[in-house]
Amino acid sequence: MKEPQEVFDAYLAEKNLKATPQRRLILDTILKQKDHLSSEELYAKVKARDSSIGQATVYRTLKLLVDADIVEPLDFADGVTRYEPSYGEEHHDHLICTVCGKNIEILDPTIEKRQEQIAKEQGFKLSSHKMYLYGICNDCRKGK
Amino acid sequence: MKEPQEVFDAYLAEKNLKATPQRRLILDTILKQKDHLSSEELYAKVKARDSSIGQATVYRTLKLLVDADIVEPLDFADGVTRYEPSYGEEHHDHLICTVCGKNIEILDPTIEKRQEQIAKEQGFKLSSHKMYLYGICNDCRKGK
DNA sequence: AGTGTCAATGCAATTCATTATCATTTGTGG
DNA sequence: CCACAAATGATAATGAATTGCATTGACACT
Ligand SMILES: [Mn+2]
Ligand SMILES: [Mn+2]
Ligand SMILES: [Zn+2]
Ligand SMILES: [Zn+2]
Repeated sequence: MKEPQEVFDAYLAEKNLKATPQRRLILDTILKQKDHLSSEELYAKVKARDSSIGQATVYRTLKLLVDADIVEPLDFADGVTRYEPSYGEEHHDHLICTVCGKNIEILDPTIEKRQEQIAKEQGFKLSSHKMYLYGICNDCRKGK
Repeated sequence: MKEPQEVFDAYLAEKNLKATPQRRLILDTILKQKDHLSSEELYAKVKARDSSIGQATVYRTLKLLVDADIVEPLDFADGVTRYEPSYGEEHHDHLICTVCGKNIEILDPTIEKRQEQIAKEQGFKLSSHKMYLYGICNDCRKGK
């Protein structure tokens, strides 16, 4: 499998866009990240490595990375869009604790199959889906 | 089953809030609606019936109605929150055409059951979920 | 090295949905 | 009817995300 950076380069080349140090740095930064970062949080990490980079470039690059299928936007219902690397990763959905924010990655083949089936039954060509399960985790439930 | 207006009145009374003509009118307007309206769209309909009502009151009332479990917020990924009456309605999710915006209500017992199960396996008390299937409808696919 | 061409950048300003502020009005229990 | 907390409408403010713009950079051809 190709490295994400290679995939990004190929994507940029194909779109007649340029591979810049900013774009490389932003991708590298998000790849090194375990958590699901917001644009703002990512910007802080990026800035720590190169303080000359602007917030807008982070937004612009994230959009490119999403379009290139290298990262995926997430909606944890906390008011900001979060992102996670998706290239080479298996698709998954999320189970989120609405108290502490903890989130668990889930993947259920039964559900995934039914989603495809439902779309087909309705004459739709399914292109994507979002599924978020919200609840309260064990720790938060029994207190603190 | 109680009427939604009764339920709203009871909710307001219980919270020491007031039943005002604006609130009643806003609820009545959204109940008469087939579509999934945004706050802005609802505001237009409300204003047609009473032009003195302000936009902020619509936002405030929608929040109350959501909290009272009478309407439900939706995310069709078009930049605005949409709402639909949910009191007395069976829960359902949505399949949305990303081209024309058409949406179909879906309910799959298998999926719903698995969601509960997954949460339980992870020690979560499930409180809600969001599931949106995005695709392109038959008309938009062959149409044009 | 010089030049032409565009895309990319950082910054600041802007957009747009949603919230907050506040002076005034209104619903409701007593 | 009264008192008074809550609600309202107008308006300003917020905050994430986008955009305009002057400048910079990368690359190609000379
Ligand atoms: Mn994840
Ligand atoms: Mn619906
Ligand atoms: Zn928790
Ligand atoms: Zn369509």
